[in-house]
Amino acid sequence: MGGKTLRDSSPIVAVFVVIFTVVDDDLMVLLIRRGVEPNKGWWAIPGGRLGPDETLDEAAARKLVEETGVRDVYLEQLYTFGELDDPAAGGAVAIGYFALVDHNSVSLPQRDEWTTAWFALNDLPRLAFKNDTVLEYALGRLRSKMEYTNVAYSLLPQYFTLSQLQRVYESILGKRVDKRNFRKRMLALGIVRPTERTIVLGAHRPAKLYTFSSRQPTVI
Amino acid sequence: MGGKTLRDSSPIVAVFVVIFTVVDDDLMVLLIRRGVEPNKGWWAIPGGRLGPDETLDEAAARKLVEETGVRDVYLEQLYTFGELDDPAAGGAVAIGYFALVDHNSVSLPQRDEWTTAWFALNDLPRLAFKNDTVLEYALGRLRSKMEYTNVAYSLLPQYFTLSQLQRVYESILGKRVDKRNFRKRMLALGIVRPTERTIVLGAHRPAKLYTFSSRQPTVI
DNA sequence: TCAAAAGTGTTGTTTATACACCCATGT
DNA sequence: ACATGGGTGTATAAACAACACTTTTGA
Repeated sequence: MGGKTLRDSSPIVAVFVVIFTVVDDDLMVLLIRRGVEPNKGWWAIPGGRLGPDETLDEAAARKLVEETGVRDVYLEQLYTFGELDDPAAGGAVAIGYFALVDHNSVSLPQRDEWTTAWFALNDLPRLAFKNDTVLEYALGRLRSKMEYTNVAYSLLPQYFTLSQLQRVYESILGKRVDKRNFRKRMLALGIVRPTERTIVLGAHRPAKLYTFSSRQPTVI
Repeated sequence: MGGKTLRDSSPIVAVFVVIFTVVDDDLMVLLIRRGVEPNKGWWAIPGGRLGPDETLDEAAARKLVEETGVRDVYLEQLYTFGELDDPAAGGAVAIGYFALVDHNSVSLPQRDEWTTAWFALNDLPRLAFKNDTVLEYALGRLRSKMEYTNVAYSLLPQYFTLSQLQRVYESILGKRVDKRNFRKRMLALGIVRPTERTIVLGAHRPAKLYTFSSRQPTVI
């Protein structure tokens, strides 16, 4: 944390946010189609320059709001990459975050040139720069967080069924889990709590609605 | 990862390295006594500017060599802090790493003004900036890594006794562990492997020497 | 012979896994 | 009445936690 002489070769500092959601049975990520060179027309993780009077967390939260309209969701610093932005920028440093959102509460911005869209992680378009690496990394982090925290709260509305919750876990972990063991565990660990409400979703028995015991990130 | 227009207000980018070791029964960290204002005379985590043609990992490894002479040890990116360097620097971004070294292989540099020294984590001097926060964070990360990886290899020489290994764990976790369960687990998980050698350390029964099955970071 | 660290097994508890059938609804 | 997702319990295996005495050495 030593020197403080300001030289003219300071690298550009960017902040980007990997925004995840789960729709039906698919883990999705929000991407932006680049409207300018380099890599024009390819898709990239949303991000931008760090503002002059912003903390990193503020910049990430701002980016998230700009792209989804959503605030107060799970948002965590992921990793800082030193070499993946366009080399033309001359040594950029990019601080990556990842966010978990309930897609129902998202409204995508309407713009020309820079369109945004959700993509399933197992059906990605051509990605700019080294964004595939970043997504891999983010997915790994998300998967392990699911195992020992309650961050799933940030992917679901206030009330949900245990089947919906299970689908969220299965989509992220990329594997099926046993229904009885899953429900037992969620309840035994106190992650969720039943409510009095029920919901009828199809020609089926009504499902009990649950809610998260805490909507703060918590280690189990 | 958007814009690329280079403005004159690019923040300073620094890289610092929290260097841990274990000596006897104490977890220690390497600190540098600041020779200049601000916070002159206080102690700080070693770090410096990111070089123009360096990756972040390279900068961290370079810092580590400069301060300890050691290379090829466990070195991992920790977190990126946006607000903790001196405010005079006008918006610095500091990418933190942490390293685990065997203190026997370290040679501290001889300098005037900027002296370096090891400090036990439970007996720290007055720290510059928000370095207490950073050490807290690094300690938390280290503790959890000890539980599910073999990174302890980087704190010990090639051959060591199980008691020495146990003391490393206890110093870091800050609690005593059961000797029989500890040995059982280390062997059952294949983290260490016995050798033919023994060592006599005092007026005691000779201890068998062990070695790590792998000296690459491995998740158990 | 004594002090001090090295070394070694068993038992109970908790946690995770495997697995199959009945229930309530709308069509 | 039937197709569909909702809902529930038990038995086994694996991981973890608690616990005490014998061995070997140098002084």
